[in-house]
Amino acid sequence: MSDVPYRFDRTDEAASLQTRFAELGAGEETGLSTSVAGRLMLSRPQGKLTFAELRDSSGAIQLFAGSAFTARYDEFSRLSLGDWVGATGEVVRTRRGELSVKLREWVLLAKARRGFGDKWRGITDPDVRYRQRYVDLWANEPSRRVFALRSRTVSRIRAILELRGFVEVETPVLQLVPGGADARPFVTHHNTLDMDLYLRIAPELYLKRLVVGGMERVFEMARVFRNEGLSRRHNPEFTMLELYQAYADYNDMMVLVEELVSSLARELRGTTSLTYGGRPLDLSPPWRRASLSELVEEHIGVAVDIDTPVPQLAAIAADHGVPVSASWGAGKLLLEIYEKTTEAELWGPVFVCDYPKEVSPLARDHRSRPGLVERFEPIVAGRELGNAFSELVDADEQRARFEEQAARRAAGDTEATMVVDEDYLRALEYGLPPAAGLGIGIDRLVMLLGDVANIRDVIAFPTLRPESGLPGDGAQPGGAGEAEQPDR
RNA sequence: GCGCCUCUAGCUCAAUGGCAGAGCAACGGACUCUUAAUCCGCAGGUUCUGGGUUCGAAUCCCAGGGGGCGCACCA
Repeated sequence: MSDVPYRFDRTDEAASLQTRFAELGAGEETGLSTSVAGRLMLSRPQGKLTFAELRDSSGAIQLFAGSAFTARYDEFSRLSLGDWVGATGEVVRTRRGELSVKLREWVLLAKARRGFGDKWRGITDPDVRYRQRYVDLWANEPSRRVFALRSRTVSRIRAILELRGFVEVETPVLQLVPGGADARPFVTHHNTLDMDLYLRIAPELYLKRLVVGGMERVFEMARVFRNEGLSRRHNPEFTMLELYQAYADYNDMMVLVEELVSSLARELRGTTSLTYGGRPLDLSPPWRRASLSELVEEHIGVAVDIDTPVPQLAAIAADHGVPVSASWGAGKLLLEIYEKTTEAELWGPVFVCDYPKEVSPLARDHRSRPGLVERFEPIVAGRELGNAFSELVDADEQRARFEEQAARRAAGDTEATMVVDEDYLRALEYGLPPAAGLGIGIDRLVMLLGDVANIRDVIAFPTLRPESGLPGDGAQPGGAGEAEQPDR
């Protein structure tokens, strides 16, 4: 049975003491008693005096112990780095000027039985940092900062959206028909119903069902799952903000993105003039708006458009080393040319507008440009931060788009992953008002705000290969085991 | 999935074909104002794993595993 207490009465956090007694002079005592708690980060026993740094989630404060005034002094001076301690004593500032708790009573709250890293250099091995985030968090201040930033980012987004009348909702993670994005889903199985279900790749189609139901402004912070490769910018599960606003179009979404992102920068970083990876980034609105074909033309010096004949587009693709498939129409060719030649060159912020209809099965036709849809992607710090469009509201048109995707899939186009969602079509038949929708990758947004290069640094427990030699390594989960899967 | 790089003490790193080392942490000791305290002492190894070459391998070669970066897929 453990001999550590069940609770501890803390009266103050380290940071609030630091603030409150900032003016206390060196060598002065306050006569005020305080109780603090946290983890011992450094300990400097020096004979009959010991100076230790206690860190809690707010900051750090020194514990000043002495054999003359501290209970169980010898034991205290032998504590290990990493031990959790509850400490009570008088708030003083030492002769050398460090605000301290002059330790009277203390209690061990948890023993750190495993060794700590180098107290100066910390833990830098990325493998340890990601697998044992608890180690990373106590050892590395930047890591603590990033997760605090993530929390504040999500919190501010909620506040901003709620202020604008958006309602937060939750929609199914387990879906019968995975939809709303071009991505391969994870498959799982429901035992009682004896059927496969998919982990959602996007909440989009359910959120729009809610708009059909009369919820005019909805949003969800949705964990989504995509069965794709891992990289510095991709984790198989990630968090997406999706929102839908009735009576709005994609122009309204551009304004919303500008305001949302720039105010987050202002509130969380104090300025809209950031740097990312050492390169300046000015987020103050308005952001440039340019059509996709216009941007491609800027970068390759050749005029292209959705009306450009397919053979000509294929030739341009070939000129730039863009591999193409014979089944592609002008829209897919145009998108591929953009992605391979132009996208990586953009730094932004810029709204890349008016995508080909062929590659946008859920977006509404452009009001004046046949073959295009009213869709944009905000490019910020050289990467796609999100995706938005005026929503396709017509049920018959949506059915045709779904069927075209399904046909391409049947024809062997592995990139067309969308299937016909009959229930969604039925919902549209009840009437979806004009609406615009927006998706923003929260992980990437936090990377942007925190000047972080790797998505694993903004996800507390990123997906990793199994570690060898630990429970779970090679073990099979219980149940029916590997059932036969029909080809998909 | 493919390519390149990488893996040495608890942590951070040396040792480039010839006795596996240092700093920090741990452990023992000294020290009544420290700030990565200082000083003395002591201990610490499947050099990721398995093969191979060699008189001799942390080092060279092959295979496997983890990680990083890039590509592909994608947001």
